[in-house]
Amino acid sequence: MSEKSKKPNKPSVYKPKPISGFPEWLPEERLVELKWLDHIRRTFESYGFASIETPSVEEIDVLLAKGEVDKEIYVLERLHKDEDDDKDARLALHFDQTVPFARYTAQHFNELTFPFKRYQMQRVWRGERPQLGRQREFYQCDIDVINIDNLPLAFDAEMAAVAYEVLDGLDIGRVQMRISNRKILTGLLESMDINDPVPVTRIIDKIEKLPIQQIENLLKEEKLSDNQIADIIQLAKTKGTKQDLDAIEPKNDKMKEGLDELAEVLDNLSHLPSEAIIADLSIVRGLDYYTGIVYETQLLDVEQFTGSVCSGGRYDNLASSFINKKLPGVGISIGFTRLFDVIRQSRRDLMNIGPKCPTDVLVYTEDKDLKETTNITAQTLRKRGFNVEVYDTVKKWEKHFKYAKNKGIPYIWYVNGPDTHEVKNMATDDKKETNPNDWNKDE
RNA sequence: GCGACUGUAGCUCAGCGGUAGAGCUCUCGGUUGUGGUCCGAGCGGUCGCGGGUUCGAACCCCGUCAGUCGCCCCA
Repeated sequence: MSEKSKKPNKPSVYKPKPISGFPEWLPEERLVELKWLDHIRRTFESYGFASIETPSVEEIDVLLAKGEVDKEIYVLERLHKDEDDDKDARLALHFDQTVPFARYTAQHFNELTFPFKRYQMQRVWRGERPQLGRQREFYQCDIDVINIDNLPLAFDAEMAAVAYEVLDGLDIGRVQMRISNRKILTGLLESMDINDPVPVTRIIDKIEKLPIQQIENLLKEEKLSDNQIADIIQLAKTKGTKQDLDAIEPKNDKMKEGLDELAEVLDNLSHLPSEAIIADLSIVRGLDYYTGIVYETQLLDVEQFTGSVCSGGRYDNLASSFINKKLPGVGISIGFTRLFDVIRQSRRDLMNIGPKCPTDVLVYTEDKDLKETTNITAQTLRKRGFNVEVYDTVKKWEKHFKYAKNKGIPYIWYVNGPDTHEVKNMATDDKKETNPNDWNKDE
């Protein structure tokens, strides 16, 4: 111990540790992430959704407008805050984009055209315990529509159609969206004189995770009779097509309304593959602001993760917390980071990891006197739309080659003389003479 | 917030009371000489942190912090 302390004083290094739940990717992964985000943006815009961004922070009172306090919210505070800062409105990082969107719509009500269709792709923050598919900082890609007074059910169908098209287009295996309508279960519960549907809802939500016996026991703890439990479970196990819904006997108007709405939405999605979107009455969602149609989406080809990568629903009253108008909305949110990270860790083969940089061509010369020609060549190629790096002339010849190989750069461009150029295709090993004005990538 | 497990080199890990190790990466040299190979050398570690037991702790004990996985909840 004493001998070690005699060591010459070394510069002290702070060893950084990863911050759990705040992910970061390597360049080759980030390139895939950007490709996915571009695809999502293009698809959203192809349906006419307009982009907006809202600040990362909202007043805490806005975030809690729907009385949902059990979410872990990160509060924003200055390190050197003034004595009288307590008077200021307290700010917090937003934990989703739906509540800020409702606030935005209410606040800019006069300047917006309705039905207002927007998409939003931003980071959100939740102070929960991280695990596979659950981060504390993550991207959500949301589309929502809000209208005045009434919002046609066609939009509920469109949300599902857009989300399915996005996910299907990412080439990450089979994706299945499951749809229900909250009115069906709450209608049934109301017919049983159960006023607070939340406890039962939470239990039904687990119907696929737990054995049916355990579900029954949990429902018994809610003081339900055996008959009631049987009815609830039978309903919740209903799964399939529109025809499977027809067999259900509505117990009251609300339940009938829910079933009719769900059938209409499914009708509106008949152009999609039959396995893509199914009815599943066990889908109820935890969030309390949903009032009608609800969605959840599973990756069927990723066994390690069964959670939903894309969820949402209809909310009739969310914006009315911020403005004295009736502004029903419906929206869906792709848990982008969840989706990306789950695939990254569990099905890397589906990611198509490519190069570590966007470079098309690495320009290199062995002859220091040709530096100017090298730079002009690179410039010419860049103007023609190629991504070009210049590798400095170094002692060890093969270093540039290893560099291109390791980074996945597809072409090396050799400047051999003022007008003598050669290009090597790294994939085929072919090398041929060319010039910067006419060269093109091999097909 | 609760439970289980894990913290050793930049990365993956071995060592589990007796001088801190390997592979990969990285740097340098040689070989090859239109190159992706091979060989050699080098750099790199308060063994998460703090206390205790011991002649002696990376190793045993206690605490603490961090991470991973479950639960809760959710994208």
